[in-house]
Amino acid sequence: MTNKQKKESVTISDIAKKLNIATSTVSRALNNNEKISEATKKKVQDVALELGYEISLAASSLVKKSTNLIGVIVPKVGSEFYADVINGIQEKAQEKGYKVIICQSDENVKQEIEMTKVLNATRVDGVIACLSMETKSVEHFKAFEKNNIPIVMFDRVSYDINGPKVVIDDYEAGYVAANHLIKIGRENIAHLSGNTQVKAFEDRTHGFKDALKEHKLPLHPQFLLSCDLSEKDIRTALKMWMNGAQKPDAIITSSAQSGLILTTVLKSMGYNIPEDLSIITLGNTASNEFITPTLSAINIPGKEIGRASFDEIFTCIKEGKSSNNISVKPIQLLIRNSSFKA
Amino acid sequence: MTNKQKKESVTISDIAKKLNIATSTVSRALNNNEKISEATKKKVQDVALELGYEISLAASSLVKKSTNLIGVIVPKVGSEFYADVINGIQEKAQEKGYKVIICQSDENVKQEIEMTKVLNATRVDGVIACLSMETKSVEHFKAFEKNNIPIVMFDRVSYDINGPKVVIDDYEAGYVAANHLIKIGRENIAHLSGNTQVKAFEDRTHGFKDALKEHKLPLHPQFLLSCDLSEKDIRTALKMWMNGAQKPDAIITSSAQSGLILTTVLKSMGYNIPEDLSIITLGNTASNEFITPTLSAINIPGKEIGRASFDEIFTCIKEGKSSNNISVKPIQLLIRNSSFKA
DNA sequence: ATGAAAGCGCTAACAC
DNA sequence: GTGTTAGCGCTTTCAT
Repeated sequence: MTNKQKKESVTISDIAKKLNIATSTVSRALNNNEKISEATKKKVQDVALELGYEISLAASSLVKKSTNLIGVIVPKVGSEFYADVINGIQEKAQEKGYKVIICQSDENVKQEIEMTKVLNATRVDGVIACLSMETKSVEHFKAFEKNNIPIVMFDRVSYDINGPKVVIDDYEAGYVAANHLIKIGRENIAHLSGNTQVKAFEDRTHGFKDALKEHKLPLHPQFLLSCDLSEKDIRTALKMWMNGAQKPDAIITSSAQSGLILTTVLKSMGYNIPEDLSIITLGNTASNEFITPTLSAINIPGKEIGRASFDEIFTCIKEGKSSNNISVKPIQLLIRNSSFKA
Repeated sequence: MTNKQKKESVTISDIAKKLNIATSTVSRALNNNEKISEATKKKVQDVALELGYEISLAASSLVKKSTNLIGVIVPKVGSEFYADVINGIQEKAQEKGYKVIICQSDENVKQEIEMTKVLNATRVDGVIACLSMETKSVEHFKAFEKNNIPIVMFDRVSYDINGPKVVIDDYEAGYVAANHLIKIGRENIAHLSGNTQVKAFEDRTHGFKDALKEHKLPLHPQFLLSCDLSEKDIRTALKMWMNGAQKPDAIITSSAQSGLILTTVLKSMGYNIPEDLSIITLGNTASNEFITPTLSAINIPGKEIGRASFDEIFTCIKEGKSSNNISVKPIQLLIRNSSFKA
């Protein structure tokens, strides 16, 4: 193993020496302090530029006890929904002069725990997080509290953690989706749910069940399946359902991504959509419009959730204390070809 | 405006006081230093846990001059390709005990400049970056050099910046795509390119042109279009092409995302693919398989590029100096229905 | 095996 | 308007 080099960075004392002034003057000049003469400011800025000076966040945040950094933990950066959320956060953050650092748990608790450690160690001013599908205990989030780092959770949240939440009405999402399918005449509706230990998925399931109950439709027990929505799980579910005595005539799936796979597999099995089955996805994605048939969806407003999450964390930081606000963002039923009335 | 609170975090001196020992002992115990007795280590670790202690990266990196952080700058986190790259980086980073912080330029130079500042200020141990579509001057990346932060660039790179590069052979990508279309009998091939001030796009265009030349096919000047591949640009291009005297019978587009839009617009204009035109995208995405017709593509191995990029940055960090390695990753022609031989 | 002290780069009183 | 000094939380000689 080779040596870790010491990195010689340019510091304010380099600037100070070159100009033969005090480091505090340099610091003030760089921070545009009003008591520093324009002449000095100019000199300092010029030398800073010349030397390629960049502030050390480590040093300055050590004394200021604030990093102007917001940490974001999402399961997958590549998913359209999380990408939207990130964009919403970044848009607002920029407005307010905050920088955003993004971490990915990859739907993996171990990784999520790592990320909480990094963000803690970095002493970000605030955290915005969405739980991984695997996350059961939320102990690792408690460290933020101890370090007085406020945290807002969105989408897949835990009420065991203090702080604002930004969510949709997941019960409503499940209800509206089921209701729509019932209205177009479907009677044997299956629900491919994410892990129901996650509250969001549990709530959707609830809404789904209640819609059936209200319309006095049967809930075939095997038609309510909690899984991790992987391609493998989807294939297994489909095999079971479509080979059973009672086939579903509609499927609600709890992620946009799974809808695409579902449709592709079903088509390859020889089924026609929406003639044989209707499909609707909880969560929307651009590909829902590209696939044949286009896929109906419940839209979850990612960007808006991102913006709201930043607003919440910003308030916490400014007030120096967490609220327990729960902000519920509106969903939207998007009817496309996969659930057209026959 | 309200007050910025001081955040009282738990420090090693809290632990030291509680145990009535020196902070240096605590530090050693926490770092598992061999000279510390097991008894002391245990005591320290217990109290650390009890108090919810988390190291301050700011403080420790200040003295160690190393953060164990890798900064990544990508244009869009939501794009499948960049998400793959990020996953590749993270996989390797985890292996080696590095943490990754992800920044998004949003294809925007101003934002990109901001990100370089953040990463500089954070004194990450290394940077992995892909230029935004807008980036012309790369002056803002020079600061990394001055701070002795190594940087590897991938995909859209600039050779004005020192350091390793991880790329594909873009010339080949353009060539192979064109060649494939020629082989299936296409003669009026259009190329919707990204901004050709970006070397990758320029190279692809070169490969495209050379393939035509080699087969003595005409290049209609209006069929080579450099734009930012937005939906608006695509519609404009299509309007121009399809209303012209000479219509293209094939289109190569320089991003996966644009292929989906292209296809959708073309279909809505009443054209049949691949009967009227063939399409191939430079870069692949899962949706290329969902859309009808499925879209041929040149696959660019994102995850592999990510892994290689981390390997390169890791070497730089360990050796304490940048190489100028250029690592070229293999591409792959994926023939799907949009370019099937008629 | 542990402690004392210096110092990383910066900011914030407090002087003048 | 600028300098002096202390100190943020940590690691690292150098002692013992």
